[in-house]
Amino acid sequence: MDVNGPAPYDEAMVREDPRPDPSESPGLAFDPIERARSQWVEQGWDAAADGMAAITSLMRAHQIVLARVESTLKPLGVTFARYEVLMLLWFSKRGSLPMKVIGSRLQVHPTSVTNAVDRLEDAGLVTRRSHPEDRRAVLVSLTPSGRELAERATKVLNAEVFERPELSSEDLGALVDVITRLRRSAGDF
Amino acid sequence: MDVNGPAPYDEAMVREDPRPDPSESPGLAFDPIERARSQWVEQGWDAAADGMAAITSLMRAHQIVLARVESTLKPLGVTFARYEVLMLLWFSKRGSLPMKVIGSRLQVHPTSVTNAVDRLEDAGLVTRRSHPEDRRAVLVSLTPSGRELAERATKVLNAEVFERPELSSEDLGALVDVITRLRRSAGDF
DNA sequence: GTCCATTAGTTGGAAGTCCTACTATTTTGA
DNA sequence: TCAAAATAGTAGGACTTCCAACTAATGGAC
Repeated sequence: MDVNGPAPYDEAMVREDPRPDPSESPGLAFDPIERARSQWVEQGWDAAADGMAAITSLMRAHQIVLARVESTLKPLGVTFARYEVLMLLWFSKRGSLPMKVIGSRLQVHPTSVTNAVDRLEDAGLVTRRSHPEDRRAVLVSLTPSGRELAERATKVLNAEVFERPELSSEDLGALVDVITRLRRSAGDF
Repeated sequence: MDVNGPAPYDEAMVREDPRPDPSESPGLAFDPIERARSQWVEQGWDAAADGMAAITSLMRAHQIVLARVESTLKPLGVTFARYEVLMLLWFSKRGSLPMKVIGSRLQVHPTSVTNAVDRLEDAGLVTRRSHPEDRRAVLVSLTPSGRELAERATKVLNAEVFERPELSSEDLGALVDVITRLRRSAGDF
């Protein structure tokens, strides 16, 4: 990850796209998603075209949004992955959680939690200690500095990203609703 | 990447979520997105709550969908990143494209293209040669084996993922529409 | 007609994700 | 009771993405 804002190759594409490769079939749309969908239909893969377009859209939306988030957090020295861990701890009023719970809540692999906590610990934002009731487990706790950073990062993220979603309120709601159904189908909760 | 299907920690979460940490405020929803949204509102971050929920939803949807795609492609020995390169070449009827164009179309960093093409070349699926009209540029061409794999991978992906989107046709369309507006706001095309 | 800015691509490094395999505990059950 | 199974976390490896810095070639400006 560690994606960063509108990169130079963005401009390159803008300059290039208006004149697509002449080897392509004619009449294709400029929008890359619409182009891909047309190509799918041209190949007779009609039944898959909508699914392909939706998934491709999702991938691209993720890329765009993650880049915005990461570039906003960058000056604070955290990535989104680590920010999520900080916020999980921040909301657990006890200020600490076992690794396992962090992984479960964020739905990431245990080794991803180890990785994130390693870096947070190196930065002095969290501490590890053995769980008093289960010596297999490791309790991760927010340090004062971690708590302070979590708050500062949230303030910035709210102001610069979450409150400027580039979408209407209706679209925002629709997006959450559709994805809620998707997540439910996938057994997300 | 190289995410793989429903992993063991998924079950762990399911077993755990019904009994959330008692330190949490009461009345929180089980759905992690809804939970996060409530927490945002409780903190008085109302103006950011919808944007946060939408972005968090997007991240999770991406994770779910990418995992499905990757686990489907895994038996074929390609990742989604490399599959995208193969299909780009497959659709360019000349069967070859400069690295630059690949990066522009996929909206990824030049080094990501280098990386993907390196691995495709090692696997004998593409070849590199110097562009005849610009010796700075590198033309990437599909080999017969690469073409064959692209077709096989598409068949599998269509059948196992794109034609089974876990969403109604209306939801699929709504998702694409909303994301199209998001991409347009972000200057994607 | 040179010289310099731009462009294409690669290399090396950081960070994230996952997986497999391993250790250390806890729990189960014969 | 005590051995086997399950669980929590970590180490190492594969892969992706990005960035910064570098080389090589093109093309404009003077």
